[in-house]
Amino acid sequence: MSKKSAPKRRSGCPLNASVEMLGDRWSLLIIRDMMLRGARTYKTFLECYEGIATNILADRLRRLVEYGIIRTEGDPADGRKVIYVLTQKGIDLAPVLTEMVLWAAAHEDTGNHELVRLMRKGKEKFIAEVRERWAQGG
Amino acid sequence: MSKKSAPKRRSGCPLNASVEMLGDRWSLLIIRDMMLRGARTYKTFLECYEGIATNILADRLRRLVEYGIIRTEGDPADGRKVIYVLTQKGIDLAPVLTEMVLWAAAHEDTGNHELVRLMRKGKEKFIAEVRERWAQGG
DNA sequence: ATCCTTAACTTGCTAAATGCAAGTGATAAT
DNA sequence: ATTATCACTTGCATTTAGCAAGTTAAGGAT
Repeated sequence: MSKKSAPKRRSGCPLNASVEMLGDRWSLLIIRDMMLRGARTYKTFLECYEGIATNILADRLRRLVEYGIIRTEGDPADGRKVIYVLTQKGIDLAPVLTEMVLWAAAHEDTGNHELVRLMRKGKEKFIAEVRERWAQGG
Repeated sequence: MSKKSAPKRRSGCPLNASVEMLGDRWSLLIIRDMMLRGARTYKTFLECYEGIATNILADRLRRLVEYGIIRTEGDPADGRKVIYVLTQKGIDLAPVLTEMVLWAAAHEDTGNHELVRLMRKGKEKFIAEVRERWAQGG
């Protein structure tokens, strides 16, 4: 699935790269789950956001790794587990995520008022927090 | 196509609303073409971003209208033309777009250096410009 | 040591979305 | 009156997504 489907989209045009990497129903939600809920394992992703099919999840994780947005680690305490962590590139998506959340909140009543308040209060601070939390895979 | 396919995605969770409206390969590109290139007609969209199929374009425009991100007007000078304009909600996507462009530029070498420089220099200014340009459909 | 469970995926199949080429209908231009 | 333009549809092939069940490797319990 999605092995190397030649990206027909020409790059060099603003936003094309972003959309190619993130323009689907799940990729951004996976990143959200990592950033906002600290999800790090396959199982957690499946539970965290009910609705994603297991094969699609596997595919999206693979793609995100290929794009350098996340990477995998082994769990020294449990050989079965694969731990997914955000790379710097992934962490740098925090501003994008923030703006999307704020945009939706401004126009949709999306419920999660606390987070929105936090983000509105200080985007920079919120983003700094994400960065800290994920610094060197911590 | 995409008549009212019951959105299985539960809302109330951050980002779900955004992804539901914009989480596909084309919607954001359409908005980009409006914001950055002033695209306003069906034909322009088709040319502006070669690659989108005509039926998909029609579907995406319909969806964006449904979501209140764009709206249509008739052209008083030419009865054949339908003019698409950004609503306030659509204009408010400028910060999201900006962050996505900057993110990609920081990690991918996306080519469009002028725009990126402009955006980096002053996000606020850039966003204000978009707002102005689209104020009351102008 | 054996059995059971958990984690992380695959595989096979169906359903839905996408993409392409061609066609339609209503204006507008010549 | 004819032809061209614009904004779409329609039909069909291909691709992607979604679901259920299965696989493999590692841990844990008896």
